[in-house]
Amino acid sequence: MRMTSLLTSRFFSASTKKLAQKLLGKIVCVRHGKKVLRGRIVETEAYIGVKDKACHAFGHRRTKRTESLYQPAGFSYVYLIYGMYYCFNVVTCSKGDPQAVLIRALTAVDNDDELLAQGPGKLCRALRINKRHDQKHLLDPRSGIWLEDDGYQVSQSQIDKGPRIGVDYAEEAAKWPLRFYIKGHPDVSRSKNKSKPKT
DNA sequence: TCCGTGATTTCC
DNA sequence: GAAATCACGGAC
Repeated sequence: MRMTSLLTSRFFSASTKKLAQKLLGKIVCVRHGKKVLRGRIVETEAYIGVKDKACHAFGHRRTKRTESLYQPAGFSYVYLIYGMYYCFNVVTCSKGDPQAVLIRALTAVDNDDELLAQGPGKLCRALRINKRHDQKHLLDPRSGIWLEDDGYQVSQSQIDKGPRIGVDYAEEAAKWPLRFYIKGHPDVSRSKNKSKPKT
């Protein structure tokens, strides 16, 4: 029997960029009645706040949607994109500093699990995450959505990084290497974990 | 590669 | 009000 624990507020006392890496290997849990859906994080992106053009809270933009980003570390931020897909983020930093880590891909925790969760939209579909999981405490299972650590270790040498996906509009910020993933993992989205071969 | 799809935000 | 925008994914 594996020993699992919840993440603590102590875990979050690090930069968003650091947390994007620390979250790799951790487990996202969502309760649906008696069932709990789980997935292990294998790909993340950091959104580093008011100076990050790719971040929804760039320039202190504060709307009904981005309100969750202004919560303290450990809150969730779930929003709808392209009219069809939900994206799940973990808020970082202190209250009022709008930074977050986007969870981009999950893999099955148990070998016999079938989990289709490569990409932020698919991931939310797989765990049935939606708007009602927005602005929840991820450190408390009573929220219905939380994070766990089962001791699975991801070493620094297993982590690769690159530019974030789908943020071309963000000018210079689009090139920042704020996307982190487990090197060569089959469930990293769009097989962008392989460097593009030249012809 | 191209485009569906609709909430959110921004532009008058 | 109306128009533009968009942290995507799947069909070609």
